[in-house]
Amino acid sequence: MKLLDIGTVSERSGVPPSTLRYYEEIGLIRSAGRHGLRRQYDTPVVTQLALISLGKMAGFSLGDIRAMFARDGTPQLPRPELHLRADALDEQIRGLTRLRDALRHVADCPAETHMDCPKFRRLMDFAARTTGRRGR
Amino acid sequence: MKLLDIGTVSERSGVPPSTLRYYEEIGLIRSAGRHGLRRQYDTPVVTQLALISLGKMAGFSLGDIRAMFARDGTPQLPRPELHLRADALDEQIRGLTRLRDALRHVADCPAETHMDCPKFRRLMDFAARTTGRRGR
DNA sequence: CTGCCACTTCAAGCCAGCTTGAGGTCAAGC
DNA sequence: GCTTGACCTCAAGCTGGCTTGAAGTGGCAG
Repeated sequence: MKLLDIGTVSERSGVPPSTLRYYEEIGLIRSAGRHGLRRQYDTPVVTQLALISLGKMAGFSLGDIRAMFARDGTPQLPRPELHLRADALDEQIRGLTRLRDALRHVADCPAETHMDCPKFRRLMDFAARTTGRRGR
Repeated sequence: MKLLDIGTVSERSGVPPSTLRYYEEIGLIRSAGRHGLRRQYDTPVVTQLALISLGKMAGFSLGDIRAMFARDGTPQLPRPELHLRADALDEQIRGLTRLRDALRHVADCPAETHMDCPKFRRLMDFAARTTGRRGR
């Protein structure tokens, strides 16, 4: 199995070496060995890093993401779990879409001040409600 | 002008007093005076807090948000800025949608392991690309 | 064999956005 | 007039996700 130097992995993945070390420290990735002091990685780690990036985009924490890999780095995503995640994403997408539409509307709204715009008002009610309902 | 005690504002807005003090400290909101030691706020501050919550949902930093209010607390939203933020949301929504679809596909995919699935592969390529292109 | 320089470790630092704790004040209700 | 309890200030702490700095190591080109 061909191994990649940490510098090579960094270059190919776009992830800085410091971050790779950090990921290893928190158990998110694993190195395959050393060449002298230097970490060497199996080639699939590059793929894994892409997955990690993907997970971050989806709003998962590094801890969440860690739970999605088997010890060898291959994704172990239980199918029901995936559907749950997808549902959560749906929810998130709906919220963001609402927000985006409102933002655009406000940007183009002819009302003197934003406060005169009924859509803006409704949006704010929504914001106030979702703040009010405990988000600790 | 009727003034609200900090406790009242907290209750109505769902924002803890500690946060209200913090917001005031960073110049995000202003108190109208004191009753003894207690901060008193103008009623519109409740609306302003809803707006702040909205801004946070849209991904603005508190600093960004501060710049969106005039000194009296009324919103002064630069329209081009709003469009930019809406564009960013669009981008985020696109990514999340792609992710969700892939997630669902993978959940139902018959391939032995996720890595054998072409769709999954394509998704990862996408993730790798967007990571590689500097996101500092 | 020597020097280079990318790597190494470890601890500490940084940013945002708050929260927490200690010790103090004061308007209102009894 | 005294107690109560929500407020006050100020400093420090916390979470997540890293980065930075000092001091050390070791493979490889010359």
